Amino acid sequence: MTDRDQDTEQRILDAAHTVFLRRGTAGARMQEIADEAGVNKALLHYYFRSKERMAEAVFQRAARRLFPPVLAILASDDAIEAKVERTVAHYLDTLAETPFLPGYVLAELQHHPERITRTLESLAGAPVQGLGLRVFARLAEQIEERVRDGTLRPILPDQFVVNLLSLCIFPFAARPMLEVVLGLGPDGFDAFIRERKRTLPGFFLNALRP
Amino acid sequence: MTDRDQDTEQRILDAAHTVFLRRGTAGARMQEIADEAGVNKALLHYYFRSKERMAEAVFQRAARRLFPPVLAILASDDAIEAKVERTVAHYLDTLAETPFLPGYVLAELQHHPERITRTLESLAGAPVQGLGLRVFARLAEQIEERVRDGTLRPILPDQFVVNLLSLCIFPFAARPMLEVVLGLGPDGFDAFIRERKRTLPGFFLNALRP
DNA sequence: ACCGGACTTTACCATATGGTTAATCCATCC
DNA sequence: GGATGGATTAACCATATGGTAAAGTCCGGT
Repeated sequence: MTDRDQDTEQRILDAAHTVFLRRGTAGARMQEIADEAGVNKALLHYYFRSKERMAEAVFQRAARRLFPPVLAILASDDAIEAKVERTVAHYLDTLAETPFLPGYVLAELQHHPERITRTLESLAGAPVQGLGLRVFARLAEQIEERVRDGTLRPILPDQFVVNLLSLCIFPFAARPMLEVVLGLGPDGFDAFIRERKRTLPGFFLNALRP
Repeated sequence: MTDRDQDTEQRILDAAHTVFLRRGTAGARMQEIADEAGVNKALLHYYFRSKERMAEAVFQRAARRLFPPVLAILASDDAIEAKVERTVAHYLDTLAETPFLPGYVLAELQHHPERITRTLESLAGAPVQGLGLRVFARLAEQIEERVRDGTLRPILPDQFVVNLLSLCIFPFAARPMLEVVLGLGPDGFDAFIRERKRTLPGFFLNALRP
């Protein structure tokens, strides 16, 4: 593989990413991807045998952007407060730049649940059995500890994680509606997210106060 | 229109609902809808001129199930605590029965943002300008009041609503992934939601404690 | 200069898909 | 019982779409 190959394959993957995120997998057209990449449609099939495989590649890449960083944060040895703040900061920063990502990934999860296991194992490099338990083991310990101390309200680790992800990801998935319902003009959503970045960690941590 | 018409049109709409939610709008096939309804494909076009119009009808119906009840709760004169509890109870109960609904609506919002205004106005029966402000006016008053009392942590009404919706809706949109990551067996998700119904109001209200 | 192989394009194919048409069915009315 | 008209179907149509074959094109090695 020469440099040019890498470039082209990468350009195609980028184009596919753009189009799949914009239209969804079923709504994406190979021709539109080719146009977006500035190449011929047949070239897509040269690098990725079929739309199906291309969809898989794009999904993995999208999932890799969405989840691993946060799992790393949650599995780290940081204190709970730091984990919450870092997670919020990471999501609100990165998602502000790729607005379609959450909606795309959620839609794919519903339409191709069979991909989930494969993708997660590829991301984690390990079988998926009890993946959550292992990743969140440290978090669970911390929660238990702090509950014993009386410095944390009891909460199941699962609910902790889902609450945190919900508050970070959902606003982006619902963005088009929020813009209308909340009457946000241009930059209105950005301002909303900035405000959120400022207040969400406090909100979340306050909820965990005993 | 005879009874039979109503029945058939309704059956087709139900079938369309099922298929659109299962596959997404772009992935849905008219033939599959016809099969699901047990009628000929041409009959779909007899009642709904085109796939586009059928999609619109299904989306409106889905949006009508998802939003108005909660807007009514939030706009009511109930105390804040009651609003939170009623919202959580309503969402976790109704969404447990229609698992694809949130994902479908969120995906449609992204792919057809032009529909949002039209749909919201049709649901509200009023122009969309400042819709949020009007609906949440009572809520905003209550928050302000309680903050003055010192019985509530300051929070912007927009953030209040988005936080609440996030916590209620997101878990269903992310359900397929949560089932894998959290290692939920059959009924595992239901149990997760039951636990959530029990603890989420406390979590949310605790976050608002001053 | 020419060879081989990777890369890229042109032209094409088979099928899926949304949509239409014309005929048929069937309840209702006279 | 036949006419009427909406409901329903079978058979089609035009096009979009994913995919393929074959013919270049480019480039490094000899």
